[in-house]
Amino acid sequence: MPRAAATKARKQATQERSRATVEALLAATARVLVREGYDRASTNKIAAAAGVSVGSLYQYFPSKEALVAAVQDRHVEHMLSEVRATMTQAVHRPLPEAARELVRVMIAAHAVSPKLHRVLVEQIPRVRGLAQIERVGEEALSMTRVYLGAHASSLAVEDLEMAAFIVVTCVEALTHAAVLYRPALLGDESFVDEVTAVVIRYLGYRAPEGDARERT
Amino acid sequence: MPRAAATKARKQATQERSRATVEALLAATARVLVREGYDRASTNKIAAAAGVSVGSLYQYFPSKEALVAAVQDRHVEHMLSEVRATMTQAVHRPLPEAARELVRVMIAAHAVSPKLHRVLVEQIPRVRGLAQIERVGEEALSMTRVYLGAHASSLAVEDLEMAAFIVVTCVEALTHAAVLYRPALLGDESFVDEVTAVVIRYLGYRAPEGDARERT
Amino acid sequence: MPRAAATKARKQATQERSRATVEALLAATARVLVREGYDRASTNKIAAAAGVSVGSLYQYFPSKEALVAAVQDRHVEHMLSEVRATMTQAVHRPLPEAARELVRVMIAAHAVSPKLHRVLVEQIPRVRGLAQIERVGEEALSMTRVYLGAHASSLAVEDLEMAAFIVVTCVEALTHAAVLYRPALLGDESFVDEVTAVVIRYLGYRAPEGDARERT
Amino acid sequence: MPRAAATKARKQATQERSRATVEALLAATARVLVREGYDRASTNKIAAAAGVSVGSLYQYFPSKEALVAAVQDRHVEHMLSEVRATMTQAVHRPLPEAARELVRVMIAAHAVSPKLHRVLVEQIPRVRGLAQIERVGEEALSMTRVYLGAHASSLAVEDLEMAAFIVVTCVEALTHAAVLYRPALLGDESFVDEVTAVVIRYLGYRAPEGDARERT
DNA sequence: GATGAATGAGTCTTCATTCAT
DNA sequence: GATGAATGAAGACTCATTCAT
Repeated sequence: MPRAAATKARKQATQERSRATVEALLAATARVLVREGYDRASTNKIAAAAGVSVGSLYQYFPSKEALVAAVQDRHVEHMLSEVRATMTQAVHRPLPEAARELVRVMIAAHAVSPKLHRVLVEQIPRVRGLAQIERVGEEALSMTRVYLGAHASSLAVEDLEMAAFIVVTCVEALTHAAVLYRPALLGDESFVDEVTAVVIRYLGYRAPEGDARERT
Repeated sequence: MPRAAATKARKQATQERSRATVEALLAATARVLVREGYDRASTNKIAAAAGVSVGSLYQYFPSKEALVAAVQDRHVEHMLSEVRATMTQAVHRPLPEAARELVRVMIAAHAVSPKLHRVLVEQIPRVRGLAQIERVGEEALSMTRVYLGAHASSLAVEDLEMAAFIVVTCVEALTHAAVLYRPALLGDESFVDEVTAVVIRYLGYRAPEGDARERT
Repeated sequence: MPRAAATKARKQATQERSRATVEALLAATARVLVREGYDRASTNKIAAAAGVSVGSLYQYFPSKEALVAAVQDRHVEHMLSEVRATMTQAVHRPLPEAARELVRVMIAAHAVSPKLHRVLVEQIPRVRGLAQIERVGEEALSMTRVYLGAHASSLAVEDLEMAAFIVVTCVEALTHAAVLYRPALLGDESFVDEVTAVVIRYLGYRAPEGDARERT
Repeated sequence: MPRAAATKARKQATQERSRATVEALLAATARVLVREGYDRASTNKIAAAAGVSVGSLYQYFPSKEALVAAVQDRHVEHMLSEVRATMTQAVHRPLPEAARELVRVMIAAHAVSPKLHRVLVEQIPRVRGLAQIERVGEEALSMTRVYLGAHASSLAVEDLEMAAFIVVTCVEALTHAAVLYRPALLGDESFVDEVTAVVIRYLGYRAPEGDARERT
């Protein structure tokens, strides 16, 4: 079936080309967003930066908003994949290690594309609210909830739901603040120590008998 | 001196009229900002909402940005007046009380005009950066720094600068998050307890001998 | 009649005050026109420059146009008074002297307020056409016509109407061009010589018998 | 090569469409300028007059000024093409003929689009100064300078620079004045005679021996 | 008459989106 | 599907003019 093969090959080629165009558009959008900010990022500029015509842009995205949303989703997905991978493993670790993992992964997640992240956080809320970006926090929240439920006996907090909210909010905020306003802290291991300490101490963790580690 | 009186009266009348216009514009801006968001808040809409002509708007504010900035300044000033009043008194209290004060005042500050606050925080960065809004955090930070310096001996942290950053960021974030996403928590006294606990435990506070207060 | 006197005095005082206001407005308009150009000369600016309120401006002039027109008229009147004074005397002089007078007075007329003149010539035509400014030329034209009529016998031109048009247009243009583009020429006596020569030679003037002066 | 042909054809079609739009805009601008004057010629009006949207106007011209400037350039170019063609040939002719050529070409140049010329001269200085319009005079001036240099021996003037300035200014002014205020003169051959006479007599031209032409 | 705050029509300009080719 | 010229609604801002005080 050479014909069918040819057709298929062509279709694939076409699909690949489409994917490449979409890819170029997303990348260009991120670039323009970082370079110019949301207000000055016009669809024409983005199309030009992607080496594509405006018409093509609208072939793949029904509106500027949709385009930016796609960039945002993608960024969040990147961050989430960081978070998920690490946290599913942390469930079985003792609190000190798990907390440290949480802190580390939050920092890592925020470090994915700091500049894009900043634009997305500072300027895009208008487009869809912070809902998407907050999915990272939600994800962390739900995994933390699970963790606390499983380790409740060794913790000194009563309202686990609230405890989870507090832990995640603090870690997220500290990470976020560090990324945006104290970038120097990001490489500072003592910063990780301190944030971890916030969590451990708040949760009133007591090392189980025979576990000599910890009390800071 | 009827003449002088008349003159002054007229001037006052005039000044009051101007002030009323400015007032109406600021209020309308806040309202429109909340209702429509920054992008859709056009100067014409704002003027209309203020019951004033565009011309008048531009008589008092050289640009849309300037108008929004004025609203922002004013909002921050409101928040700051809350913060300052309480915190200057807290310096001489023991940590549990001082921490509780800090938490309460941050909640109070964020509750000034929550919806406006949200818009201002989420959408206005483009206008002037977060600099103004952050003044609240800065203020709290500097007062916290002072407090920690004065009470260092009864605390278990070493880097006071970092400790202050962490404490303020956490309290700010928790307050902020509560205002924006868990409004129910704001009336919940146990929320205050928990946030206070984050601070006290993180700072490793030990009640002085014979002080029976406090649950940690 | 002290009362009447008083009333009249007041009226005069008032009239004088009005005149002073009008004067201040005209002067301010000229100043602002020179400083800012027609487009940027707003009525508010002019009123401010005159130390008067916009309202008062409109008390005396029904529109911006009217105000500018008044300035223009006044400027033209200044120029015309220069022209008339000199030219009425020149009618009885022989051509070489009369021509020189014409040239001199045109230069003098254009030198009245060169900067204002420039603005008036370059930017104001929109307001009323060049009609007013051209009155200077018209005046010169009519006096020249008279002169040529009286001295026709000693001249080598036939169509006196056309000759007058040509003479005045040339002198006006040369003066004008010198004022606007070759200011250095204005003090240059040889420039006067040359312009005078244009006139004399064109008119084919022959010195009457026994008159030894001239042939340049 | 049907593909290449198609591509090229499309490109051409597109280019032609653009060119047509630009052309329509320039023509409309000239029309509106003549009909309404610079101040009342808004970009929206011009676009409408061109049967094009404002957006298209701004696609090709970054501002109203740029658009008017383009019209001006074009007009000047038309005038210049008249001037250059004729004057390069006149250099080798004796003065009477050359002067007549100069006069004729200046009249022709000013007659290109008299109404547009008037608006351009009277109202546009604000846009770019008279620099562009004056290029016509400059061109004539420089060619006249050359001519006078080449024929100095048969002329009775000393300062060739000044003589050129005077000749060109007079011819320009007379032409200009005729176009604007005495249109009837334009068809009148005796007007050409007179203007030519101004030049010839001023320059003190003496016909070479055996040359019987000329009336001065 | 004076004042200057208020007015609002109208200007230039941008940019997301459409559509003929 | 791609192209990019064309569209036009909408926005920020100005300024001659009015009018309540």
